[in-house]
Amino acid sequence: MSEKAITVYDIAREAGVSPATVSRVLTNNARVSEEKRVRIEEIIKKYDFEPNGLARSLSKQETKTIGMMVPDIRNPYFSNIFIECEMVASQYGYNMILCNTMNDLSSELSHLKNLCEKHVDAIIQVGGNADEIRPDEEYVKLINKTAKKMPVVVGGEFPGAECYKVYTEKEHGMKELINYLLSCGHKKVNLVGGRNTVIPTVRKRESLKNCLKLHNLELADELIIDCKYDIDGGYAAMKQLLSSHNLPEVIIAVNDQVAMGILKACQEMKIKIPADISLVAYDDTSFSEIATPQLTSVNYNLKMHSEKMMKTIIDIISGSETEKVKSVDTYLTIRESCQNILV
Amino acid sequence: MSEKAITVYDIAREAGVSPATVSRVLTNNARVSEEKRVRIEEIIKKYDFEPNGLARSLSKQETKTIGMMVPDIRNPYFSNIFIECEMVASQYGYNMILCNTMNDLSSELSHLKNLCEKHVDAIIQVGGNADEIRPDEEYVKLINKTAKKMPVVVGGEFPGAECYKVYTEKEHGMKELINYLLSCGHKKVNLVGGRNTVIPTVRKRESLKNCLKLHNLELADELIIDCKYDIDGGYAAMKQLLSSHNLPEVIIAVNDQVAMGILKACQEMKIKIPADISLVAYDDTSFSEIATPQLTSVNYNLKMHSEKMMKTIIDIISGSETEKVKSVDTYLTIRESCQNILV
DNA sequence: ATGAAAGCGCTAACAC
DNA sequence: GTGTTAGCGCTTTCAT
Repeated sequence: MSEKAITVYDIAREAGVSPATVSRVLTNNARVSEEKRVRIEEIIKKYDFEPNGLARSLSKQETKTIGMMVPDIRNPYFSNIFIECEMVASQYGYNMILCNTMNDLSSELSHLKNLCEKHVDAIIQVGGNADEIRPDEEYVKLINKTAKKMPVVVGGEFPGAECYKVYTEKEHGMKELINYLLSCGHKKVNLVGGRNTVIPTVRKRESLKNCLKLHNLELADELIIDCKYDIDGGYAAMKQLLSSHNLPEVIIAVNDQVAMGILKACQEMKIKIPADISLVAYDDTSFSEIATPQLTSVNYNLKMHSEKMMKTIIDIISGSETEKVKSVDTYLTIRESCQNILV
Repeated sequence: MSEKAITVYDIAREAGVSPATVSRVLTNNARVSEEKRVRIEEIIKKYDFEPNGLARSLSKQETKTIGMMVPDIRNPYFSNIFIECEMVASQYGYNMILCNTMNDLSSELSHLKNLCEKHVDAIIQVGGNADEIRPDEEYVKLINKTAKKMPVVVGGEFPGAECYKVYTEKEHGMKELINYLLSCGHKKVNLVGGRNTVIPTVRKRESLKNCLKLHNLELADELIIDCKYDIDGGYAAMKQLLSSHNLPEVIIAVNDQVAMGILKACQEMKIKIPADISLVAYDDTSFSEIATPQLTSVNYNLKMHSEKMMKTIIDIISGSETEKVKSVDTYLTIRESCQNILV
């Protein structure tokens, strides 16, 4: 594809200095006489020389690359996190390798091994096994082994993983949500979506029960409905809900996608949101704004979540102390999908 | 962070062979006696040894990494392309470095330089300067310099770039679209969105004029409206359109986002799609299905587009001949956003 | 089949 | 300040 690339040796020869001196002006971390520095810089410019990053990485034992694993970057939740992380990364001179596991365990395993072999400077994982109540044992072992070699930070509770964690605290947002719903005159709530093997879902369910209890309200188990985390899941769940029960009063969807599915089902059934049913979502991704009506949604504070994860990495790499476990609060974004039935 | 990593030398010593032999079983491309192979493999397993990919890359002059540059991965158009590319990449043992340029030229430049220094095995760029009628000169120079060192494939026409190109042929989809609209009884079309400096937009405009001409129809220039490529852009353009003209008959939106904005504006103005106005979009991303009504949209065939880009790279790397320029056809996906006014 | 040795291209410790 | 030299950890001729 190309002629021989030019190296520090070539530059050194032409400048009449040693490769070490060239390296010194390249890394800029040792004094070089003004005269030689200028001479070397000119030759570098002349040939448009760029040092081989691979060789540098091998020598310095750092790649300036961070690996990130997510289930599916098409999900706005993950692409938002990625963007925020990448921004911080760029700031510190890092690139991101992005791996999509598509919720496939073997893919998760192989990507992790791969990032390891590539000697990325750190690994971030969001979703997948990091959110499982009972993560795959082999995977946990691999994470722990990896975490001994490099900074690993996960965006979830990840039971059993001995690495840095930044998880989302659901309590605050849920409290805001319940207060808001009560202030709108609602008392009966359905929680739609997810399954009991996924931590964020479990936390939402627990947290909802707790918050209701504070107001002496109960959440009957049959008001909690499992479904897949996507639009189809929400659609199917809602169809079922509409056929077998009398009309729900308020529905909390486990994420924006499920809410979109619920919305779709309602439209088909000529049910008006929020006039007939109030709807609240979780995630507050771009979907919340796109939807009609715009969704009231619990915001995950992804910017802060991402920044905390990246900050953790930067801290570890720079040798600063940093807490093993951090959390990020959620909060409520009120839009149009709930009705005040008191007025 | 960790104790000294184990190397081929350690394995070699313990197995009583030379590092070369260990390397031979690692790369599996030379015969090694069954006896030693087994012995070496056992020791590798015992220590869970994994060769340092950096060292391997430096030696073999290949990183098994592909760099991808897009404006913003949160845009489903790009995340879909990324996913499809990554799938092919994984199949061939490649990872992807993802760079978001956020439509910022200096970021585009620095990311490109960076990928170069990291010695990725190939670079894919979609959007950004690759879609500009008049790309930045410095950037074109850098692309051309880069293309001499490694395979560079862009997903656009990219004037001046001397690299591999896979662009989208707008003609076919537009023909299908016009035929469909005519069959629905429509003759007057507005084209909303984009600007004349962006190639795909220009091609759509040209192509629309051409297709109409085939049916002896004209597209008056005032029926073409510029606007930003996002939801806000579509929203603003539609508000303007609704205030200054009489009601449009059919609107073609330059992409799904703009269509979403148009939809939003219509809802606010109590204008029914498709009853009052028919709407067609471009991109056919997940937005098209999410929207209410679901959007009839011209599909870009992103899977094929991505596969052609990846195939180009694989071909070049494996030394096969491959065409410098390829194209992908578009086609129409009919959903609910157009009304047949003949019935 | 296998080992010795020379790279790959850079950085950093050491000596002057 | 600057050059010498020894890595970083793997692959790959070239002998044998």
